[in-house]
Amino acid sequence: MQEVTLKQIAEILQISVTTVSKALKDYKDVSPKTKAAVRNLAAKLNYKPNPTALSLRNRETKIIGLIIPEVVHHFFASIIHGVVLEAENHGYLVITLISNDSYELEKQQVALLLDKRVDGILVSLAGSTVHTHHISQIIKKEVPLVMFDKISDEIRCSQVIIDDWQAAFEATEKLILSGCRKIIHLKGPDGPKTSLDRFEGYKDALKKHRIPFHPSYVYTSKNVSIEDGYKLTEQALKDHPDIDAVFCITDLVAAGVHKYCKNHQIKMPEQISIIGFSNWLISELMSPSLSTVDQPGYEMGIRAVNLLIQEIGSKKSDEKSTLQKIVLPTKVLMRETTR
Amino acid sequence: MQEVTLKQIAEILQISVTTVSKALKDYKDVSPKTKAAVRNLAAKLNYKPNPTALSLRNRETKIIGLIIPEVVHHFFASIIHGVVLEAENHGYLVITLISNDSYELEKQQVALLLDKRVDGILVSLAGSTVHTHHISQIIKKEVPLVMFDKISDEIRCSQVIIDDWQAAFEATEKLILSGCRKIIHLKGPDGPKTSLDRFEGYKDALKKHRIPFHPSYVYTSKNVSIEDGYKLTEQALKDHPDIDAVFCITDLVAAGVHKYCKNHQIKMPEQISIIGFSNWLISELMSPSLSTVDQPGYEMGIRAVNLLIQEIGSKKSDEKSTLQKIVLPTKVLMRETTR
DNA sequence: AATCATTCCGAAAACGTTTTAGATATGAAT
DNA sequence: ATTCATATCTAAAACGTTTTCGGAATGATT
Repeated sequence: MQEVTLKQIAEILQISVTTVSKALKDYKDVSPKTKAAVRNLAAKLNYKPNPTALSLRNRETKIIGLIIPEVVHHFFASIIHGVVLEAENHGYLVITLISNDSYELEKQQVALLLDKRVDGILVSLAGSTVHTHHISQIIKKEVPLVMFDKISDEIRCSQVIIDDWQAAFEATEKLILSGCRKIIHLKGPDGPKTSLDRFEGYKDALKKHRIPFHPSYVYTSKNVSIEDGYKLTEQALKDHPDIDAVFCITDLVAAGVHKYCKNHQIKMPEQISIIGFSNWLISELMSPSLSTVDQPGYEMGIRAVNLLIQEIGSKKSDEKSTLQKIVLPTKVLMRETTR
Repeated sequence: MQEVTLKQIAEILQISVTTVSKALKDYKDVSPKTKAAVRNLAAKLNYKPNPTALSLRNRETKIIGLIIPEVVHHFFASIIHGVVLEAENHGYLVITLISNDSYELEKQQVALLLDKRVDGILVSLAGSTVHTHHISQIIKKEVPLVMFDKISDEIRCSQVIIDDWQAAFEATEKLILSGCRKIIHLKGPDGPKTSLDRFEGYKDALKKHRIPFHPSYVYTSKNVSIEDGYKLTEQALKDHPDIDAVFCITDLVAAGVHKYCKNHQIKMPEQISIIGFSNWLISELMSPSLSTVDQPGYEMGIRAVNLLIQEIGSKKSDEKSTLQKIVLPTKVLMRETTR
């Protein structure tokens, strides 16, 4: 089944390809009669311009690339949803790539998208990404770039993020205001900025309320998993039997804490309060339901695409685009694991 | 920043574009000397063939389209993961589209992918899809097509599915064997085949064990949501206070049942056993943990891509591809909501 | 010296589109 | 009759590749 081309239409109508093209694009130097003839035939044959040919000529693919660290993940799945939907609304399609939190994969995938000549790229960094040279490549090639959530400050580009510091600060403060004093923090690996910012927020909340910060109250979850949460809770309770709260880098880790407490008859929130992060679906369904920080993934996706499309636009019209930084509000959801 | 082209290399080396192309593709009618020169320069300039030009010439985009009904969903997120990964391994990129369970959107998206001239399409139908004319369009245009999970038997194409009947049969039988007799089924909407098959499996398990089937024991969840699960449980208990088990179309609905039971001090599994479907992350984390049917999304994605790429291959070499139907095994996971 | 094979190269066509820069014809104004 | 404006069309180039075909040069064989 051959696709219909301008050439075929031209042959049938015994006119030139040029005229056919112009007729369809409503050029004024085509007679109304030919225009009508061309359009009728085009409609009848269901002519659709070949996007590859258009790409070659216009030097644009109408495709944007999206690189995320994970996909089986409430937050990132929401991001995909927002991105794909909003891109579609603007006539763009989205190629999604999953770095699986691997620096090496992420590098390859950036190269893949660049080679594919996508019109713009959306990136959220892998947890293990330390160098950002591959990201600067995107900028160097003058491909529009927007980073979201897991960003790097070394890269000059528009960003869509939440204020991780603020969110962590508020979450920690809520714990303090509810009476907790010995608050453990299960932090993420040292690479990601989100992880560091949340850690800082935790420390600053303590400072504000004149609660001494103990480095020994902080544990690092390498895999950011349920298992990590479980094991670190065990360790933390061994080190400090009198702790009264845990603030976690993410709900998954918090779920591990939750599980440990349940298995060991530690009452939540009476003995230990827990706050997670991201508002995974699971957090609402656990019992007692997990307090957490709501992180608007869907909206983040939409905003990121809009920023990107804006940049693509200003690149086309040769304007200089102004770098923007959108900080989306978060909300601490106090559910049943906090007092 | 201009991308490097064959022409540029040719000009620098003062040879023809043809020779450059041939040198890079190791044609034998290029002298070793020129070959070396071309290759060195190409490497130095980091030449990468323009994929759009290649697409135009080869009539292939190296892109496959994926249409799924939802994305913020453990099963479908796993599918994406499998699809994207396996496609990447075979040199294909994936454009993902989300129908949001809407027939209209799905139609548009099929047209979008067809217009974009993707090399193949992977579809899981929207819940509201009744007519499959848009899907037959794919076949009519001779674009390779593989359907997975939510398929339609009206379409002649390769398929990757689980045996929903079998899975539901086993799940129901496990309930029966554990002593349950008054088993409610919270089914999905009537459109999707998966939904109907699970219903049949439920009925046939009852029949095998000579338990009379009561239509009044079956409730339809329109939105397949937690809320539906909650409300339908309330209704079911009002209608039949003596029920001892619930088999649900999916874990989300089961989570609603779970919640209702918890709120009303109904003991699981002592008073009511529950089995869900799909093995969402939440099922493992609820307490008591939810028994469910494990549905291998990741593997399904991988298998579907492989089937598709196989078809793309046989289309290119003009062979007729044989339609395949892969039925992936499922496993009933008996956790804490069953005896 | 003529023929042949071999080696190396490049022109041209093709993929499907858009746009620039003419070409041709008609009629009107000088 | 010449010039000019207008209307309608098309050839050609361009985007970046690949491949077919033929040409030119070289050296070997008759």
